[in-house]
Amino acid sequence: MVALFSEIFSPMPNLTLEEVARQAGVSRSTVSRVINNQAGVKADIRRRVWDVIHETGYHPNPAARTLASQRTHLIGLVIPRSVHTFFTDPYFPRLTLGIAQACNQNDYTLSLFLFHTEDDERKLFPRIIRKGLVDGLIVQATNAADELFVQLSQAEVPFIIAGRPMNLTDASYVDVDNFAGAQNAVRHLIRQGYKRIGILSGPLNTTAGLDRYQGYRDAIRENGMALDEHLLVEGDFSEAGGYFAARRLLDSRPDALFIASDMMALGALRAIREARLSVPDDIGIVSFDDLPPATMASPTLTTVRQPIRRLGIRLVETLLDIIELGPYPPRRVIFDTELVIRESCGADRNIREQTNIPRQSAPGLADAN
Amino acid sequence: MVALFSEIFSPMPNLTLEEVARQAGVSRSTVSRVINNQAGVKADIRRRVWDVIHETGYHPNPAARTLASQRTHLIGLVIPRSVHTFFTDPYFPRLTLGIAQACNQNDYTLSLFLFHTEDDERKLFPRIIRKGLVDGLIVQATNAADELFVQLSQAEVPFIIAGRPMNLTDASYVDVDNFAGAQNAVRHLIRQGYKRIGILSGPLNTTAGLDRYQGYRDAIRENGMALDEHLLVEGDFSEAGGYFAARRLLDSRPDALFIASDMMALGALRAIREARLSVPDDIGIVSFDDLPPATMASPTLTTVRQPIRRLGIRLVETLLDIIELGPYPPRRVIFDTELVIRESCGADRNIREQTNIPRQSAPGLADAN
DNA sequence: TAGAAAACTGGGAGCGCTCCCAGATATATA
DNA sequence: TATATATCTGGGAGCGCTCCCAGTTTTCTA
Repeated sequence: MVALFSEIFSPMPNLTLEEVARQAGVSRSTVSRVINNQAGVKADIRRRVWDVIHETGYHPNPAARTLASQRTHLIGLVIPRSVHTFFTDPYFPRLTLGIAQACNQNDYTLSLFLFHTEDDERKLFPRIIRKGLVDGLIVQATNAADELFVQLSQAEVPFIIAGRPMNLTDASYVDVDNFAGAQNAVRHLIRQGYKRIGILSGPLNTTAGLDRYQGYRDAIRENGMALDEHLLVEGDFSEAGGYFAARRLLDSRPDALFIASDMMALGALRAIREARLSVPDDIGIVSFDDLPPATMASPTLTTVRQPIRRLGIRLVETLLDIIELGPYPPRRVIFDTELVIRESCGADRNIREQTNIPRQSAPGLADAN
Repeated sequence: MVALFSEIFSPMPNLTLEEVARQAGVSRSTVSRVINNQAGVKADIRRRVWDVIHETGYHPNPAARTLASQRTHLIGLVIPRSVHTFFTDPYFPRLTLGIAQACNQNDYTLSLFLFHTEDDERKLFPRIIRKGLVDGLIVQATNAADELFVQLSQAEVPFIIAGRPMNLTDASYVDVDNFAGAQNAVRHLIRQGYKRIGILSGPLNTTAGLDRYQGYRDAIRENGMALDEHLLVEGDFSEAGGYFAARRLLDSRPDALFIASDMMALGALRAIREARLSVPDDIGIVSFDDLPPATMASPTLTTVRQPIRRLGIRLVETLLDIIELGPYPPRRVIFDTELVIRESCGADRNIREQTNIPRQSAPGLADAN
């Protein structure tokens, strides 16, 4: 009863620096130095202070810290309104994972800003770019985000772009080598002997969509093959988009497809199945991403792997660097991709025919990328 | 040049309440009252102050506000380590969307705490539950999270659970009626004339897994059918898990399956296709979730729809209520589910046979739930 | 051993708000 | 018109830190 009474009527006062200092027999300043790992405190005092900190379970108050130091230790992840695939494409959860991990690693907290409606955007954006909410922002690149980037630059909020922005700006970004990845994928199809290779591209008003298209185009050309405009259909990176685009593509009778995302490949497989064609015998496929769906599809997808998690980690690290040292010179990081060969391109079959290697079954949830 | 010079050497001082007050010819307090919509300011003064605020683009400094008011206006979403499906199941992005929208709506900012490794958890958790980082937490229910809930209660951090915790605690939660949803789904299969109905359940050490199993069990029993233990295989909500579980289940020759998630249903379809059986003719299927994959599968999935986005919104609203009024009495919200009939259960076929309704094709990305 | 230099420690000011209370002004009542 | 009352406004204190500077102690040098 007494305990209960005291709990209610004399709540434990908030543990402050001052209180820790008192218990350790030193001053506020000294405890602050210890907490922040600053030099200039004798070793034994430092230890004594740490002891009290651990005993009491003291954690500094973030708001007070922020107010005094002008650093929030918060990073914002901004998904602009135009990225509607956030809720269907496994790409984003994976990217978020990498970002979240890197934040933990660096004692930063991650805030999520999803602009779902135009209203969200109008209301939220001014608040976000006002100094004092976050130390910096990671912004997903989109066709429509370029205006955001200008505003961000003007507001002098440190930020970095996930993916390459459409118009060359002074902004920093981290991206994968979409061009080389696509080129490599198409070269692989050509080596498999496919002759009439179509492309189910991403939106051509995004750099990811465009770069992958150009990689396809160059690989076709360098092999003296003809570019047939009927063999290009533009998708939107989604499964549904892949399905409808593939239905149109099939009319032009390709014998192979380069598909700009795994999700679209899933849709394409559905369309191909409905057309009673078989992969890879009637149509070879190479896609892009290497996300879990690639191993879930039947046949399993040969696909260009992006190191998505590492991309997330690097985004955070580079952003912290920008926060520390300013936005100039712009940082630009491009990750290499890797072609992962599975069943949909026919290479696996060819190898097995020659050497009798057993087919690899779909693995469980590997923790790669 | 002059402009540039002044930009660099006399940076605009941070816009503060005091400065706005000066420009409006009133005091700090009055501006504060206006900003916070408090009574006791004459209408014309109020307007004058708003004008200055808009002209200057003033936004109050969040840290100062937090320090003075002891409110951070931050909500944390915690995904415990054991939820490894976060990165593959579209459930979580959708939930996150609902939560993010509700946060925007209520002028809260959403922070994401993903515990990926045990290390993350040990390091992050004490920081999170210390008062002052967030005003409240939304925690995803898992088999292993019960200990977290106890610690959260002790730390007196307002929190709410997404899903029902395993052990009854005093905690508040928001969940869907998994039991009734599953029961309804199985009843539907029975009505379709299926006789040997198996279940591919979720993990039986989670309430979602268990409740759905019990709904299945009761529906079987109430129809005088026998429970066959060979017709139960436990999965993990993932595609891969569904695939392997279905392979085992098929040995027992069910003529229908109730599958506890859409992702597992996708895996099951893969296994069924490999076994050269057809859905719904050889095997009828009803699953759970109604996420985009349900319309992407072939055949499209009859499935129990959960109102995931509404669930996210309600989580936030209830949490804010707890922050405002305290944790007692515990709030408990249960959402109803809805059976969405598509192709995989055979009902569509039966109806068409009778009435000649054209089959509905897979819709695009509807913005439902 | 004195004096200079280096290493350490403590207190004050201030970050930009909110909240409380006292004082000023407008309005109602006798 | 004088007084009581309701309404409005301003300033002080304080939230819990960081950062700077001045003062104190220790160590080094001649």
